[in-house]
Amino acid sequence: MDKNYSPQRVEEKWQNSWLSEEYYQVYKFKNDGKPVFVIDTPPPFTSGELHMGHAYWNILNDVIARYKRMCGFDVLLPQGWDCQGLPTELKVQYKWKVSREDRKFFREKCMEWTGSMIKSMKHSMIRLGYRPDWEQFEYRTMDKSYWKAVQESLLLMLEKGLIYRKEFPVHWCSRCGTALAQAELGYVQKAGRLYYLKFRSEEKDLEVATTRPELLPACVALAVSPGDERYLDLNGREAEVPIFGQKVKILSDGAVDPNFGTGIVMVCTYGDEQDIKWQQKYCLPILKAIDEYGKMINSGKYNGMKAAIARDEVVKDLEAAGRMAKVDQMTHNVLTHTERADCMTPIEFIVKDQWFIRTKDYKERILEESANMKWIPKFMSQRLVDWVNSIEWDWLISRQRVFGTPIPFWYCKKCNNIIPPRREELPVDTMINMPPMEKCPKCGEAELAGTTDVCDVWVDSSISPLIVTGFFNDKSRFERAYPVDFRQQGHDIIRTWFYYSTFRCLILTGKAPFRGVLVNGHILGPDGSRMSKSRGNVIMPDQGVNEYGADAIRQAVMSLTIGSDFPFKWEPVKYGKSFLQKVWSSVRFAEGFFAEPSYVLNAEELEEVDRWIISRLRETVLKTTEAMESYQFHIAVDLLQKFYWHDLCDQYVESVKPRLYSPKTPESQRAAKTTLYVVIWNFMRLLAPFCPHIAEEVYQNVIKGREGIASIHATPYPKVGDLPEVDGTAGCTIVKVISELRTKKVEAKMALSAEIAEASVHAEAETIRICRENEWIIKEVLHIKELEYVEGEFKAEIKEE
RNA sequence: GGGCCGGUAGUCUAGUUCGGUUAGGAUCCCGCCCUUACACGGCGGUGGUCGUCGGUUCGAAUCCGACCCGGCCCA
Repeated sequence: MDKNYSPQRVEEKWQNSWLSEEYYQVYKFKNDGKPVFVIDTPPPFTSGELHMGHAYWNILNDVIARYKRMCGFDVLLPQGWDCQGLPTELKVQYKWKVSREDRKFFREKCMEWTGSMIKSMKHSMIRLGYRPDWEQFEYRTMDKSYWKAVQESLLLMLEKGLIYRKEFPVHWCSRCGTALAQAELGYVQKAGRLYYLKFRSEEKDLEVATTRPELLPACVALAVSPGDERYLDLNGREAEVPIFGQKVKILSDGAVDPNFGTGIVMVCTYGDEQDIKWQQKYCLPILKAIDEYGKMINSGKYNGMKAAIARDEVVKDLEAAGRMAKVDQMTHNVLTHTERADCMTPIEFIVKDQWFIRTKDYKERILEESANMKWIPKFMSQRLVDWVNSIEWDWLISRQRVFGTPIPFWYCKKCNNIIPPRREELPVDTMINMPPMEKCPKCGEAELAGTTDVCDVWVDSSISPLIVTGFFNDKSRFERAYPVDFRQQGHDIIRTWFYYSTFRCLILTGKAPFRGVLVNGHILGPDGSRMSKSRGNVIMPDQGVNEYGADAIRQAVMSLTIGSDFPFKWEPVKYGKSFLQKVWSSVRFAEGFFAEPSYVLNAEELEEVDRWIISRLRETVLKTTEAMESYQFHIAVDLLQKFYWHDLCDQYVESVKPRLYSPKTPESQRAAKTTLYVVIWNFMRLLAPFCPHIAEEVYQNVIKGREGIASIHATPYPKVGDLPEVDGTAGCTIVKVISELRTKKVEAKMALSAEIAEASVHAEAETIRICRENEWIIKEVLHIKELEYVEGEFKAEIKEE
């Protein structure tokens, strides 16, 4: 064995082996009747770069899967790829200069791009020691087989009456040219202006504050708060819109904030979500002022201008007409395309034909199911409750893009009836394939149309629990694997991935998809803020793997509390590396004494310090198992590091060296060797889920010849019942005395190998009795010639030669 | 504005469920020691008003209340 542990040399070797046919048996989901353990893990978006956040949950899943396999479970650890999305389209469009017009070619280029992104991310995952069942359960949402499953799921939902098509104001990104889901939006604080406009009502001016005067042509009403004493007489009257001249009603509605602006708000179709509610509530007319390119329409001379330019023009004209009372500077929150894209374009509301899934009716049911799941940590469930309670619209699933799963329905232009494809023809693209009939079965007209719309990406990824358990193609697996044991994911996608998965799988199977949910926090940049390229605080796991090894990073991220965000620091990784070196050196030392074909503990033969370390091992097995079972990995890591470094290396190994180098009896030496072997063998198995590489290397070099099993990852997790129940109290006393004497020796600036002529131990009678019985080992370890005892308060003293 | 989480040495963190030794550990820094596994090591040391204020109690990092600061999500 080399003196220094080299992760570079060791880790890659075992990663390659684990991918080989021989070792695959360890990682293969066998469906052979053993208890099943299934993890539904996020299919990451195929950006091409594996960042520290990915690394974190890769490691988390891998640790859990390795642990559960050792506990005898038939583990199903899948890994998918969420391929289809706006970011890829934009990359292909701008970087490769490919036009969206030729949809077939464009899709092919997107697939090509995505393929290379997956390759690089997969490589980085493997370098972390992550070992899912790639062979059977690697899935890509862009594959035809996945399309088929998604379309089949939509077919089933249509049959249940949950899919409808309707004209609706949708959140629209004019830059990306597509409708967006609520989950893709965020509020961005921006500096802006608040304009006070003068409306005219019965010979009087009414001042109305708005941030968007360009929406005046779409103004359909004014509204005041019912309790606002300034405007009690306004309710029901009419007002004239400045410049544009249309007459609008004045409403009284509780949703108006009397303290904002002048307390009079203008209602436009549509400026914000409140406008949509008012339009529906008061049956107001719909005037469209902005088109899907973000340009003005139906607005006279302003037609064709971008909204922001039209705003300036309208403001000028209002001023010229004397209809502008004043302008205030303000900061406001602008609804913006923030998620899953760097777009950051303010969204508009555009009325379009869209496809929807009815979700609003299932709010209660989802909350009930969520309450039955085991949430780790528990408090995270509140985020789902808050989100579900705040849902106001059904799920808008259509996207006006190219790289996505096609919406698999035709519709009748005449009566809007939806026409599904035949199931055996899936997957379909309704722009290419013909509908299964020529005439609408409802109205008899022959005007059937397909759609270029594709599905929102969450339509794809929300069926991952069904894909991995075989709902669409393997009933026997589905019976045994569904619902999955737990869903592992980040807290940011509770409102999307978790919510949509629970809803869809519940509807499709009648049963919620998860028994439990494990929600991990975010790895932040070292400065404590979210990692982002623009901040320059991004840390890639590859850097650390090269310098410290995957096992070091694994220890570092597994010592975090599940659910909390954590600023990434290199210090814990460095500590992890030191620990690996410590493990390596100690095994190198111990291995020199292992010559027997097998080692079996004989409790009768053990000496006091042997009993002590065995009892500490028992305690460590017990507590580590408890921590693993409750997903308190940071506690398990801490227990293992402290036990091995401080109890085994600092105390036990130091106190048995004389018995190994120059034993008084062969039995004493044999007991020390056997104890050392048993502790290392058990410890390596406890460590294996966290540090699979070094555990495998040690196992293969030192242990496999005696235990026979092909890989440490196929060995059973240690059980406290396999270790003799021993009393370690006397050994503990001896260790304490040795430690105290060693400290005194170091304080006296003596080399540890130096001879001590005289030393004394002051202690109570029982301690002295134990020391007398074990005097040989104490003297040998510290090179003491004469040892005296004094009854009294515990302390140690030494005299130099 | 609402919800959730957090605030313990320069930095990070355990302990808070269920109040009770001198608040445990890591890292940084300093000192001594190359000892036949490891200097990526060993031994020791400096460093804390446990966010603030108040309350309950014989006793509070821990329980209660108010507030301050930071983060995330939502409005």
